[in-house]
Amino acid sequence: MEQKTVIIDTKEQILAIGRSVVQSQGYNALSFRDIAKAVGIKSASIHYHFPTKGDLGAALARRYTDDARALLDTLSIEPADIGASLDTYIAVFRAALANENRMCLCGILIAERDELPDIVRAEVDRFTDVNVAWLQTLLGRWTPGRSAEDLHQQAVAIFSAIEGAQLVARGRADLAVFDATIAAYRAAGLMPPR
Amino acid sequence: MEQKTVIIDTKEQILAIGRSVVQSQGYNALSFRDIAKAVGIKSASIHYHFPTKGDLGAALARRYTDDARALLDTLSIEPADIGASLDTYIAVFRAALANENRMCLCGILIAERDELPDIVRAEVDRFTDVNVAWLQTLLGRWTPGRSAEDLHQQAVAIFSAIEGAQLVARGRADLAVFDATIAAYRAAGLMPPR
DNA sequence: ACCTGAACACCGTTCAAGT
DNA sequence: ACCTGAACACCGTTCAAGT
Repeated sequence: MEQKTVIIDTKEQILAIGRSVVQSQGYNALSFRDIAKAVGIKSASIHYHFPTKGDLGAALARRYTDDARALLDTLSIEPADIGASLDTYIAVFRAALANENRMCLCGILIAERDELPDIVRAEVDRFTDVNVAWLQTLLGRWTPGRSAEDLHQQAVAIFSAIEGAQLVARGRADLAVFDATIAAYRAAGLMPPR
Repeated sequence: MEQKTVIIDTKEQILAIGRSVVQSQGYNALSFRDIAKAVGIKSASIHYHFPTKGDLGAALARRYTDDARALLDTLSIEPADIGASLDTYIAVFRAALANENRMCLCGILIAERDELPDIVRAEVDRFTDVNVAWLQTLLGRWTPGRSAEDLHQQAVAIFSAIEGAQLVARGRADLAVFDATIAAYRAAGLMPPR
């Protein structure tokens, strides 16, 4: 039998560990020394791959946004599929909580906004843009004939509501709170039904 | 004319500066050395008033929640006043953003949850409890006859949605985003109209 | 009762040096 | 190309010492 050996290079290891740390503890908790220990190199070596902590933070947000966009691209926005697509979308936020009560990487970074280097902030903004744009497209198919501005505002509202649901449910460390809140949003008509 | 001299004791100064720092930069950015510089004492002296950073964080969250509760107590929950009271409630979250793009102290602390000492976490939980309880009472008056659980879930949903609106608007550093999102929540019927 | 100076183990960052 | 050791100025914390 063939033995498969997965070799992950150092830079990818740093990104993987960094993502996990930020999603559970935030940007400030990201420690070059801790990452170095986990990877098995010295903290000074991290700077070879990411010159500053800001560079690492920006790389994490960029990768996170790119992954999100790749997922969104796989979701159908045909009217008949909108309920299911939105379900999948919400399931991503739910999965973060299910994974040791983690948060959306960019949601937690928004909270830390004032401490972030500009380069990180710019990448975090892009995450919001990508999400809102996708939701806006979805809403346009769901209820055609509305103005772009109208659709945009509802898209921002849905994104905000989901981020808030994740934040508060995380505070409770209770997935049921997230589920009940999403159900309440749907019952109110804030977002398309399943 | 009489000269009024306001003397604020050291402990109160520490709390005032600490609140401001946490609301704009979070718990991690709270630095004993920076506070000491602002107050005009040495960092070791802060430990006399608050033995650990956790004690200071918990005191900040406790004070913040107490202030919130005091405000909520002044708001009428009579059916005729519900729109206005909710307006005032939302205005508090808006005011934080208007104040140099600050956040709800407990909202930002929830995001940092995993880094918080237990003593801080407990106080943050209390803030959510106080807010949800008030909203639940309000909803009970607005639409009588619903089950407590039903009311509770909608109260959590409204609190989550408002926290999320504040978080995302902060990310955009744009009060108009907050206002439009709240308007969208109201239009959807998630919360009572003005 | 309140404050200080000095020490401790942490942090990101820099840089000359190694292979 | 990738890593290291040592130094730097930061951090919260402790504690003996001051008034």
